[in-house]
Amino acid sequence: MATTTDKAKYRQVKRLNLPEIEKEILAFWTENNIFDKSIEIRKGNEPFVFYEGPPSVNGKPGIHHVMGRTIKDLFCRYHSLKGKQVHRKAGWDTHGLPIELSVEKTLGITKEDIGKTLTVEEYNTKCREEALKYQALWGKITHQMGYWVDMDNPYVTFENEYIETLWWILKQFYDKGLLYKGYTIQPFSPAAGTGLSTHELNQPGAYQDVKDVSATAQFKVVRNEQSELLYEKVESSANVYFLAWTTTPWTLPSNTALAVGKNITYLQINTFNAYTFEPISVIIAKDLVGQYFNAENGELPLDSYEAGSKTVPYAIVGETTGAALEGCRYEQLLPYVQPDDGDAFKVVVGDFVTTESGTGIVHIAPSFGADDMMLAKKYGLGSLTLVDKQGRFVDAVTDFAGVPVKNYDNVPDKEYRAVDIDIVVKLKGENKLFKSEKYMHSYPHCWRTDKPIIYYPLDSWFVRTTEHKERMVELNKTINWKPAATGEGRFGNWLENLVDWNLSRSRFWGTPLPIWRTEDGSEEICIGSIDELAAKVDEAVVAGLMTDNPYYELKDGKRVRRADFDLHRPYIDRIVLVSSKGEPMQRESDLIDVWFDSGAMPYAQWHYPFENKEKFEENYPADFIAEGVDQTRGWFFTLHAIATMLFDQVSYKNVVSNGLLLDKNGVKMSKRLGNTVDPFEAIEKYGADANRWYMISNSQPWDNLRYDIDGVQEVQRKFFGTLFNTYSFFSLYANVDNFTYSEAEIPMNERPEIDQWVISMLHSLVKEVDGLYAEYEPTRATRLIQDFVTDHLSNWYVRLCRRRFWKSESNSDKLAAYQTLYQCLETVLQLMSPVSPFFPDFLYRNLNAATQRHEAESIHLTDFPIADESLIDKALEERMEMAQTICSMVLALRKNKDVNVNVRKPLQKILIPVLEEDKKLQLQKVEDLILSEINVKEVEYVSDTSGIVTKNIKPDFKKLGRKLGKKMKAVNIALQQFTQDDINQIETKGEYILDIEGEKIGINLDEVVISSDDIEGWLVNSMNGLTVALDVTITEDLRLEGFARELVSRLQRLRKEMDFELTDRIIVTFEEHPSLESVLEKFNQYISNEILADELQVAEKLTDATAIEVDGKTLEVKITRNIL
RNA sequence: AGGUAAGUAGCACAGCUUGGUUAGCGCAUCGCUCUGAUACAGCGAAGGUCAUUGGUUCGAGUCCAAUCUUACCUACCA
Repeated sequence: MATTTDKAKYRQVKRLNLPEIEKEILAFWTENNIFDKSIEIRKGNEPFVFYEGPPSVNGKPGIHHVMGRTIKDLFCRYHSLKGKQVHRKAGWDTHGLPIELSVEKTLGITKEDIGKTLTVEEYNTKCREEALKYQALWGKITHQMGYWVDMDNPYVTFENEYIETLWWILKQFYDKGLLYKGYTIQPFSPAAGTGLSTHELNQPGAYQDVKDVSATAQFKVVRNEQSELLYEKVESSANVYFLAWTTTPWTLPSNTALAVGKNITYLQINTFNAYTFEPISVIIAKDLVGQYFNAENGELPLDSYEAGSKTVPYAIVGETTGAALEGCRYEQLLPYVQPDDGDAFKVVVGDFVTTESGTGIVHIAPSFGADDMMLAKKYGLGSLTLVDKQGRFVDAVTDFAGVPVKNYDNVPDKEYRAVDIDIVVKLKGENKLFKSEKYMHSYPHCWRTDKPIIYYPLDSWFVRTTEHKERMVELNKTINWKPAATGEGRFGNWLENLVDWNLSRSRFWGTPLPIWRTEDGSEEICIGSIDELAAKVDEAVVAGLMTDNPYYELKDGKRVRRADFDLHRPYIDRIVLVSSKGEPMQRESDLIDVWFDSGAMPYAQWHYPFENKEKFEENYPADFIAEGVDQTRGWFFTLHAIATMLFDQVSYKNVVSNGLLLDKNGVKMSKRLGNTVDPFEAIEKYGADANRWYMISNSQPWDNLRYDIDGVQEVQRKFFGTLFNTYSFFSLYANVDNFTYSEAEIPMNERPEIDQWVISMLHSLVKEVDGLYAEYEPTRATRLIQDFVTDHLSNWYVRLCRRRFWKSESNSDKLAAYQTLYQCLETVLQLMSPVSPFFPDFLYRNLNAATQRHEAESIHLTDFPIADESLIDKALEERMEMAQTICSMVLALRKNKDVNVNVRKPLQKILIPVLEEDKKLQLQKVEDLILSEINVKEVEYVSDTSGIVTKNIKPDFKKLGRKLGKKMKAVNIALQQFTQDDINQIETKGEYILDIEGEKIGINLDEVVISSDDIEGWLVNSMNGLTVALDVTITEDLRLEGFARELVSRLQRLRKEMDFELTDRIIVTFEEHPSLESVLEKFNQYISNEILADELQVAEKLTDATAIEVDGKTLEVKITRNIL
């Protein structure tokens, strides 16, 4: 692709092909170990610690991974340029359910088959393969996208060393009493005898519509001080009851509490029980009264009731809130057994209580509902588990002992009588049932047995995170979250409501829980290292519980530790240890949550504390981590929790939580919808650089990004294309002029104004970009860089300075132009290199090859530019902005349909009204630039006294509004009616007294904004507080000059068409034409200079001539190369 | 259901912290122009009830409240 001529110092490339360039740069990086060098050269410097959140590589990488990794990469590269040493250790997450599921899918088996049709060993082997299935593909995308991370020495979560660190941490927790065995309420299938995962519940068909008997039970309020108010409203014979509704009456014997909504309004209603006809008084949510009572019956007097009548009168006698009911006691509904693990039979407040259905009072059975359990923990409520694992009532429930709570005995549907019905009948008889009816609802079923599941308390191991909750909240406040809202809100709020971390997972492929127990649970041991385990096994061998120790082997007659053991199941389950009493201890069969694996990576990646103690200490805590916002409660939490509990400190100081990548319509990408984007294709098409730049510049990392490949193309065309053109322009002329930056630096104050301006802009840019990267605000940084490159550098500086480069004589002005442009290019490349690392390195290397200004062979080995404040001149930047505005306006005026004079035609004059002397001085400094850009001969500044300017006055709302308040409107109207005289008056006197409805109000000059909107008889334009008028009269002189310029333009085009070299001298011969005479006479020198002609001849008649059209006239012309 | 964020032109975004009267930029569309830097640029046109409703205020895209929609996380319902 490269077309390099022998003489050229700067490499020139005809067309921009980013993917090609990236391949070349990748090869260069690999051959020269640039990544390694970028770390080596910072040796001994302050480290910048980065943790790589391990991706699971059992799936193919997607385009969103490119997004996440670009964010990680760019800050690491930035800090590396800033002189820090930035190690980046890759890691792979290799445990967990997704891997097990894909193995099951590949082998066509289910969890049930493990250990039956397939040995656990085979299964284990399969998982090990599956876990790293796409590792190579991940390596490839990492490489191609330019993500620098050390993949030669990654941490892998299934390795023994990694697991050993996890065990060490668990043991620390165990010793601190942070690990305990409890239970959680989980979906459980009594028919299959197993717990189900959420994933299994989400299987299609799991939820089925079934008809169950629902009951609204009466819970009798205990009469005491708190409830006295309720009892005052009823007759002595009646009792007060809470009404609670349930679709699972079988849980009623296990009831231990009732929950109300704090802000829900409840009514007390006197009425009669429809089954026993006894007078009762019930409590129910106001919004639900209509569900239970017919409004008409509320009109009836209570004493009109006849026992057995369908018409039950009622009367509302009181109103209260849930908050007031909290703490009320009630009598146990079905007193078979009393709980012994806490308080019971009282009213508590639950946030989940609504008035959508039921009674607004929820029956709580902690053993059979997750919400119930949480509430029980919160209030220290006792619990009752009166159903066994077969789904049958225990013997203590005398009436129903042994009866299954659902149809687990395979009774034909028609004959099946649910125990719920019997419970309802019993309640009816005891005046404890208010209402019962059949209820259709969606209920989860076991996908294997098709039987209803129940929620049931199952053994689990927990980490007592709640004990360190306050500290976690506190430490979290020291972490810099991007965006802040995620840290304070999403994460912070969640920490506030933290519950203990359920570590247990009943699966096969994961880190085994290193706890062994005797059968009766009287003794248990937590193992913290492989050494410890091996030693314990020796004891077990001695005790005769194990035949040999699998962690040792005999080598050359010596007993040595084996290297090839595996800490996973099933091998670990074969280890039996011995208790102090000589009893066998079996391992608790659970695995631990995979999030514990990744949350422990700061320690486990170094096999701490068994190895690398120093390395760990140098690399802890992290300065920076980044992952998707969906990891907030995943990795971000586990890192934080483990660090707080282990070392009482944070494990990361800055965290960027990035948003998701959606397709261009804002829909989440999924294989099912077929709207995924293949990252390899995207990179192949437009390059990693364009993709990376697009992702970072298009939206803030934490906002969701709608990925649109057309947007990538736009970035490539607009930003990279412009930068490429700028470089091409520079290299083209620098090669011609042999500019290699070998001359002495021209002092800034000796360079032209425009050079000083662009350098000032450059240093302002460096300052801002540096700050933004440091604050983890990459999007704003990239937008600034892009604006600088396209608007300021290319479309202003280079465009205005073109002639300085291509004029033939060499002088300090030309040199200044080269040096200035070179500095801009070089600096901008450095600024953008963290985000898009390839193309800047390519250009940097091309530039540096010619100038050898830097020793660094890659831009990634250079130091980040430092902003030189002394070169920043805000006044200069401002006046250049004014110049740009004026040019814009004049170009628009030239375009005016009444005039339509193109820029090549010179015009005589522009008029700029300026009221302040200061502004005039500013404008005068950029006058030449303006005039040459818009091709106008002179500028005249007019002050207010000229009398040709029409002025406009407007209040400065910010100032006057504060001062006047309500009178603002009237003053505004008055100002609108100001005459030119009034405006002149306020301008000369500095103030004006208004008369608003008889009130005198003084207005100062600085409280109004006066603008010049019109100039009589001129073409006028206004923008940004500037006004410009254009004189469009074309004199003969102007016409001639315009003609000359048109002529030059046509001849230049001709040169190009004839493929002349830039430096070729030519001879031009015209055929005689009346319009040529005066032009050639007057502008001979000018034309010759412009087109590098040694001679302009006129001949009577030309053959082989080319016809060109200039200002509507056809001229015959011939160009020949002048070979001297 | 709860938590968190977002909603501004056909599309993608800025402006909101600190309220100020003509709401910007880019792309796309249409018209014109320039170019010895031909994957570039310039000028113009068209395109907006700033999600909706209400409030505070002399003045609201910006502050407050409610509602609707979207996304993520958590939970799963008597």
